[in-house]
Amino acid sequence: MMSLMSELAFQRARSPEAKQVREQAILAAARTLADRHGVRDVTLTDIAAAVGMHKSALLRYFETREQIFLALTAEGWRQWSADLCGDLAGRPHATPAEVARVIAGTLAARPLFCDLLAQAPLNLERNVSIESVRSFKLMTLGEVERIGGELHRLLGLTEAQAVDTVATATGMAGALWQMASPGPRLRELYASDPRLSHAVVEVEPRLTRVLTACLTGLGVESAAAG
Amino acid sequence: MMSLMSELAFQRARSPEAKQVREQAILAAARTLADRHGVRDVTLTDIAAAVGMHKSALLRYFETREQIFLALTAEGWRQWSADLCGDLAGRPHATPAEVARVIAGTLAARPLFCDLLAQAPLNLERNVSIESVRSFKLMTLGEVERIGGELHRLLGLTEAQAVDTVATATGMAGALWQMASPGPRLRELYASDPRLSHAVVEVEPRLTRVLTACLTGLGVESAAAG
DNA sequence: ATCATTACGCAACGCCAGTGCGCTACCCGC
DNA sequence: GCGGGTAGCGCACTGGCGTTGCGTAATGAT
Repeated sequence: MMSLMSELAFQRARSPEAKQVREQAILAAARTLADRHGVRDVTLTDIAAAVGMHKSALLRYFETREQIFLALTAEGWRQWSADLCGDLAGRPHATPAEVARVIAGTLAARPLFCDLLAQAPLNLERNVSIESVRSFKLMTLGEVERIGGELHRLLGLTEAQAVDTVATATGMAGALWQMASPGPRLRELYASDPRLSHAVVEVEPRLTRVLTACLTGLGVESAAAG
Repeated sequence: MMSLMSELAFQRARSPEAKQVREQAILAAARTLADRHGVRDVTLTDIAAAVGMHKSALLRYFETREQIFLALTAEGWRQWSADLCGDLAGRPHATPAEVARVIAGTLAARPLFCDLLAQAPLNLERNVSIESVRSFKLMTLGEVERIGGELHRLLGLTEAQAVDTVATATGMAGALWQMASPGPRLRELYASDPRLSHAVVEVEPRLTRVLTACLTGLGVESAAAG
């Protein structure tokens, strides 16, 4: 593969700006590879080859392999949250079903983020310094609050209900994506055995249905309580 | 650790019965260790030491490490399904909220199963022969249908709604359990930073709330359609 | 008691994430 | 320009993982 370094004006990053360029190059390489092969199957050596550096050099920018992907997860949260809140802000009188559709749509449009959502608590947070986990969790909570605010404004959900909804959305998105992207090997299996046709999962429609039912149900609760 | 072999009448399993004893011993050891340390952190060497065999000997009974845990997952599905259906059968006129409570309760009572549910599509199914995946998937679909039948009988859900509900229950159980069992390291972090108190997740109440909302919402849909 | 079978332990392999060290590209002062 | 100290980087290595091939000895049949 053509080294990305050839386009750069330096071979060694000494200034803070150059270091940031490197850091972004690493994240970009990891993003591309993970998008193509799945987070699980991308090794440090793969990323290093893609950036045109040795893997040991990557670990001067990120403490472990997992921290690279945790950084991508954080980025994904910020982008998804911004996108979702922007979309919801443009629909002042959205119904529960409409909100569910928007949440499911914005998540399903981000397969890598769904992959990362499934990986984060299971694989990523467990091999990263406590400080990294702390800042990641705080960022996450902030975005959840932000989305929760929109859900409160639009549907009148309580804070607890909004948190439950976001947890359901992200948890199910991760779980469904893992089931829905079984790789070519399992796709072939599903195609070969008609009994397994029911095992094929489409993320967006199922997520939409689940969230619609969930938000509708929460609306019923609120009505009964209020 | 005291070898389990010392209690056995043989050192090498030659008869089919003896082989089955070995296989069960391996599964029992893996179950105990995974219950204690989490599936992720149990290695082949750990299991081998617990059964009193060399790790290479385990692979004569299971094709890979992952297949051991996939077998435990299958076992977990059968037990959970039987338990859940038995419980639901004893409540002929259950409300959606009551059904949600039973589903969440039976899942939360099986932390290892929740762990395995999260691991299965992500880590287990990807390192096992296609044939093993096929039989695992078929078993799973059978249990889902069985549970779906109960949900149809009790709440009048359609087959698709029932499948969505089971997927939601198992998907969320896995996701929530991963967030809820962060190990001593993260527990300490949560305790140390008051801003992170919201990050603490309790599986059963949250799963109950989500499923209640979901089932209530589905009921509303059915009423609107019927 | 002996033999054929085969379950097992041992040692090795390839791959992974992560580390210690020496080299040299780089920036700065002259 | 030019030399020197700083520090970013590649190289080579470690340890641990899952997995494999082989020699050996436990075992059931004769």
